[in-house]
Amino acid sequence: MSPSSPITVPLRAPVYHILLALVRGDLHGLGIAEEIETASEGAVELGPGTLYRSLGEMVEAGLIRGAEAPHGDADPRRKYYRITSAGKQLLAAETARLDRLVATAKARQAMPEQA
Amino acid sequence: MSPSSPITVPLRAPVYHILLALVRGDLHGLGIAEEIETASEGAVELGPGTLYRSLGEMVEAGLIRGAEAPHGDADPRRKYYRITSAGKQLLAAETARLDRLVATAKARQAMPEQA
DNA sequence: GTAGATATATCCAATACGGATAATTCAGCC
DNA sequence: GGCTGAATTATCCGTATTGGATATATCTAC
Repeated sequence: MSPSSPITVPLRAPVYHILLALVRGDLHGLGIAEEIETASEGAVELGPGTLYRSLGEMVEAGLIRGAEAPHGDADPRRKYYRITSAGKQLLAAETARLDRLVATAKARQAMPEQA
Repeated sequence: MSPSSPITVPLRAPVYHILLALVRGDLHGLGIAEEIETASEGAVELGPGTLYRSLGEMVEAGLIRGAEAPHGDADPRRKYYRITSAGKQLLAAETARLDRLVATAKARQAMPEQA
């Protein structure tokens, strides 16, 4: 195991979105990219370079792992991925960080001005 | 005006944090960097390169503008910045995007599993 | 006035990203 | 059965973005 380059909070956007896509269930590479673009209403796009590079790094870091294809999918080209417990932990940590950030932003924007 | 390179949602992290720091009130360059590091509990750091480059781009884009030094500060080295209404709008838009993202993340993490 | 800290600014190397391209396999069609 | 185009993974490369090193000037403390 022993990840060569540890992935830590704050997560880079592609890593966070990939984890978020996989928490719903196993997906293959392009399926992940589609899910991200759909869920973000087109705001977040993932080029193939970033996609497959990120997937490799995340496997290496133990955040995700390869998984068997779901029943009914016989296309051997597709490589499915599953989030690990370490990945879930990291996802939760980053979500908590973003949650605090958004809470701060809302509070500050609510205040008209504070010198 | 006419910004040479428009800054749009999703905002890059440094730009978002600078806007968030300035919404409380005017600050000078290093004061912004300190405020960001303090508010994020050390999670977000801003090197001088990114700091001054971002400030220049944001002035160019009309998100912030130079401001007079606050009463009691006579150090002419310090250049203060103030958020503009365009900056506030963009901050609100990005905050809304992050808010939706966090809401999605929370909802998915709450579900034990959904094939 | 000297020394060290503060502040802005620029430059450069390292990192991250997205698009182009390649190779393989699938599905549809003639 | 072979052909064509789409789908899928993967790698490569140019560009964008970041952070650190450095330079310059000015402040504060002694």
